[in-house]
Amino acid sequence: MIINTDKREHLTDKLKRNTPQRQTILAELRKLSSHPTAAELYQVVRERLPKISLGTVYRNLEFLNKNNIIQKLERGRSKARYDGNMASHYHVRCMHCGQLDDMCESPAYTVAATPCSLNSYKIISHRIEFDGICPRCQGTS
Amino acid sequence: MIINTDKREHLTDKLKRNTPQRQTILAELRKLSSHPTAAELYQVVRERLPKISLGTVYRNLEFLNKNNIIQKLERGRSKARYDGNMASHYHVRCMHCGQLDDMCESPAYTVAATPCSLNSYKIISHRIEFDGICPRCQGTS
DNA sequence: CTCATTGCAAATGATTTGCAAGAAA
DNA sequence: TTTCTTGCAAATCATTTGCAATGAG
Repeated sequence: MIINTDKREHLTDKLKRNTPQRQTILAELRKLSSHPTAAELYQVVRERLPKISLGTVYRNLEFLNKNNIIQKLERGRSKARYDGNMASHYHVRCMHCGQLDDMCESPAYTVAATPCSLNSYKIISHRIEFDGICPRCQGTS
Repeated sequence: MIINTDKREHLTDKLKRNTPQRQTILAELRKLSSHPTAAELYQVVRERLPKISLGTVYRNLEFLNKNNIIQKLERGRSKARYDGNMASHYHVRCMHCGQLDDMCESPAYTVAATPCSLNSYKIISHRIEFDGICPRCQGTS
């Protein structure tokens, strides 16, 4: 899986280089449905590129996120998780173990994202996040 | 402003001690509408309790948040911000400077917080967050 | 008395960054 | 070439934590 030319034309950053590291990181992330952390993805990518460094994984995930090729999902100071699926969908995070899953169905919702009258913010986007307990942790509690 | 007895009965933690530090931190936070960071609140509280330490501010904010007396608002690895207003309302964060404001009107919404069919999460809560550009930064860009 | 809490300072830990060498374009 | 990227290691920095002393109940 390679970043196609069409996609590149939409990059906000200046066009950058398509290294094997970048290609592999994106390809492996897209194969995973587990929303891995940078360190988890690093382990996977290392099987293909044993010499890659964790810093490179971080730098590329940052690059891909900034260019809207992947999603970075962060909650507080816990490890960020990454999602190669850019289709609009929501996530649930387990309050016990930190696992992150997709919501199977988008909830019915309407958000009136109109700027507030007292402060004139320009609203760019919004996000709905769920907190809950994953099946595995429900037994443990 | 003191944590009243009724509130305390709802604490999930064992009943704890009501120190001047804890009282002052809560009182000062409630006076502020600026959603201060721990460090900012520390500066304010220091005018009343010059000997207080930043660690104590962190510990008490954590305690108050865990007991649902205040809200901790965190986005990624940026500094967390705290809100003494527990009434249900949403927030906008400025993507440029990190400022955090209340949304004046709750957006119309309905969220079907039903557990996903593929994974049986127990949904505890959900949260809607807005990203935008604050008035001050709109000129700067 | 007890033990939760404090002040202080050191530790944490995910992420970022500086730098010289390497490799896309 | 040019300059973006990489690997490595050290630096960041908000937050947390260990510990002995304090103080609330």
